[in-house]
Amino acid sequence: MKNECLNCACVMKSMQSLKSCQLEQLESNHAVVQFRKGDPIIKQGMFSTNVVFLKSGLVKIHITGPYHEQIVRLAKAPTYLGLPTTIGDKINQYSVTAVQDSEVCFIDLNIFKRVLEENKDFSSYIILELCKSELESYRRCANRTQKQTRGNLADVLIDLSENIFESDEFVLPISQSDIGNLVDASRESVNRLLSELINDGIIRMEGRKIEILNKPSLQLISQNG
Amino acid sequence: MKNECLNCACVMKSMQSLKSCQLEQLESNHAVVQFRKGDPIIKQGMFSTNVVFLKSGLVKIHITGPYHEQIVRLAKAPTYLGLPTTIGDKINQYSVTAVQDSEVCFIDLNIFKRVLEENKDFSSYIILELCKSELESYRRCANRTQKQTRGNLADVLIDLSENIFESDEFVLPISQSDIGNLVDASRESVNRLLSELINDGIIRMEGRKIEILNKPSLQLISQNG
DNA sequence: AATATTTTGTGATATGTATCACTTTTTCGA
DNA sequence: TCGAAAAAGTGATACATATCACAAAATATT
Repeated sequence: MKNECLNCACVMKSMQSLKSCQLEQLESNHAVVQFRKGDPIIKQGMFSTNVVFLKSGLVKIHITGPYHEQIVRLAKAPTYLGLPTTIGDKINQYSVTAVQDSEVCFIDLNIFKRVLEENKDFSSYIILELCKSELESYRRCANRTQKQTRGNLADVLIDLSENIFESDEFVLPISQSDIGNLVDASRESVNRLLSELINDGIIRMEGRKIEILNKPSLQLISQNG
Repeated sequence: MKNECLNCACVMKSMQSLKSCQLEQLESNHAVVQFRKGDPIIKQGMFSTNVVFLKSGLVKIHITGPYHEQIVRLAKAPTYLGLPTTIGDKINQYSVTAVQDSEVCFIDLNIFKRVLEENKDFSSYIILELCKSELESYRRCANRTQKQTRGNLADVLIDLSENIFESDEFVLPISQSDIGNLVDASRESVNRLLSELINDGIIRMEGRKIEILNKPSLQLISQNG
């Protein structure tokens, strides 16, 4: 168990800026938990006393909107989950659910805060992450509201291909109904638009397996709606 | 000039946690500038080397989307502006424009960062602000995409009344076209919906002066679309 | 293996809102 | 204070997408 954190991406990502005594604090106050596909990791409305770090796997971040639950984005390991919700509010302000089997590290919030206070570099790093993340959420929202469904769907496919799976061929990790939710459209619309993409020879689908045949076209759709 | 910062909301908001030597650092590296209604304060795409604090006035935060400029939100003094854009990226990721005459304090980024590193409480405070702000942006986006225009318009009116002007009677600080932009609708739709609200006796309008006559109804519209 | 449940596919119809076109009113600058 | 520009008001029409309804396929569950 000793020094397990040393090789954890959670610490690696913070530029190796933690001192060994701080590492030890983390060591003795964390817990690694396995989650199966579909399992809730963070539940909106629940009390939160841990910082959550996704070591491996893929999750969806979703929030209760005025009418229905909405998927904000997908997040892949390694990354912090619910940092803002943990530090900003004792009650979780959104939910996180595994969409693939995942490994998650829970770190005691007080310990995390102490390390944050003791280590300038670490806190600078966290501030930077939070800033980036907020900018990203602005950008994401502007896209979501301005583009129409076709463009947003193209974006999701490109995101899955380039950022999440890093391949032109991948298995959709979520249902068409979830995709609809993610692009603010009905499940039926998503289905119809996917059919269109297949007909136009831009993608190929076999069950949930997708292959992007014509990425330039897809990027064009992403840009021009 | 000496100790002017001491009474500035910028410092006050951070829980009086700054030491006098840190205060002096801020004193000698800030500049207060007046902006007139309509003046740009931060311009997306420009190099940024200052933390910006809005001392008085009202501004709109807007971002370049895939098709058009989009107003993200209105912000009233006292508040930091572009904290994420300043710390997270050397290039401004969004614009800020005064919608009322405003007074703005520019603080040198390096000094600000140094104070941030030297002062745990101050950096905790900033982290907390960033977390809250990100949560707020998630919530805001969910509303924006799920509600239809009627509900979003009601939200804007309620926000103006309760948070910005703290009165049932106020003068619209932005044009109907800007309101449309803020609620992802066309100027014409906003106009028609405002007319409806007037006809239903929920608001009264005289030029840009608005009086909310029936807030419960407005809240109902906000909730039920 | 058999059955229940979820997911996917597809037509027909309804609807909220954009767009266009034009007028009137208000605001701003010389 | 007068003319130009911006903002506001309003009808007619177009269109993207929701909703409903139902069938087929794929996945869980016992």
